[in-house]
Amino acid sequence: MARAATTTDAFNAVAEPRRRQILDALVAGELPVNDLVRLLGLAQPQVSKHLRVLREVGVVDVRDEGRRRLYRLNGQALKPIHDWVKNYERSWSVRFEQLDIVLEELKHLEDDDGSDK
Amino acid sequence: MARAATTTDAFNAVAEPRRRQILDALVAGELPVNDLVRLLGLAQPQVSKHLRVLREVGVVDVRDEGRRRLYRLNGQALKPIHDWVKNYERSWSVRFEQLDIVLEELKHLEDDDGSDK
DNA sequence: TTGACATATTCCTATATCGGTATATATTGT
DNA sequence: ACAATATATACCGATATAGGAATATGTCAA
Repeated sequence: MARAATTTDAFNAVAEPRRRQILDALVAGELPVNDLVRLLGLAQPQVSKHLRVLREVGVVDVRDEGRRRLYRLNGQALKPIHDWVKNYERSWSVRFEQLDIVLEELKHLEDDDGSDK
Repeated sequence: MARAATTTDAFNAVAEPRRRQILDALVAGELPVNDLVRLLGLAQPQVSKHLRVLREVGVVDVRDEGRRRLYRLNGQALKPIHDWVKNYERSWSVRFEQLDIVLEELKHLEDDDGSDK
């Protein structure tokens, strides 16, 4: 078996830095392909291919407007990533560190108070 | 050029679901390889190989203890993922939706109040 | 030393990728 | 109908993968 297809997941789709760049560019609003080509400095076919991957995992939507195709962000598709990585926030967030301290204190209080009378 | 190596990034390393499972298992605390083998139901060599990838991107650390090797989570290495995906939270979070509403209201107030004079 | 146990590495194969280039499709204006 | 513009697709090549199986390395205990 080879590596999972990039179109399997938002996780896989977003592992490619160019595709993250595309999403970052679309945060401001919808854009036609050519604008993305200029913004990223890539060849047009590569941009179209990246957009296809992003479309297949549902992280962007398209809308036809004449001969242009306007791509729009659909951030919802990134929620699974956020939900997963959120559980590790404890490792770096000051907020969570302090929560841990409080929990530790509560634990000590429990220990001191012999629960069995 | 082929796809970027899995060891390029935390993004790439974590695109593989088994590796996310491994990290999830390590949240509770450090574990030897064999425990992970049992927890994931994978063959031992595959687990060792996944662990190597995770080690190379710095998301786990190892410690030798006799003939066993204890793997420990290093969630800090996941912060870049969190930081990136955080910017899209607006798309699904109620908190941000309400923030948007407030900002919208402020904008209307500005418009009504002829700023000139 | 020998054997059991724990883990890492090597070799194999099939597959999906990314970039580049060329070409196809569709729309607009003249 | 034709040229120009915008976008998508097809084809090619090199490469890194994931799983499987076999094997190597390292440690403990008797």
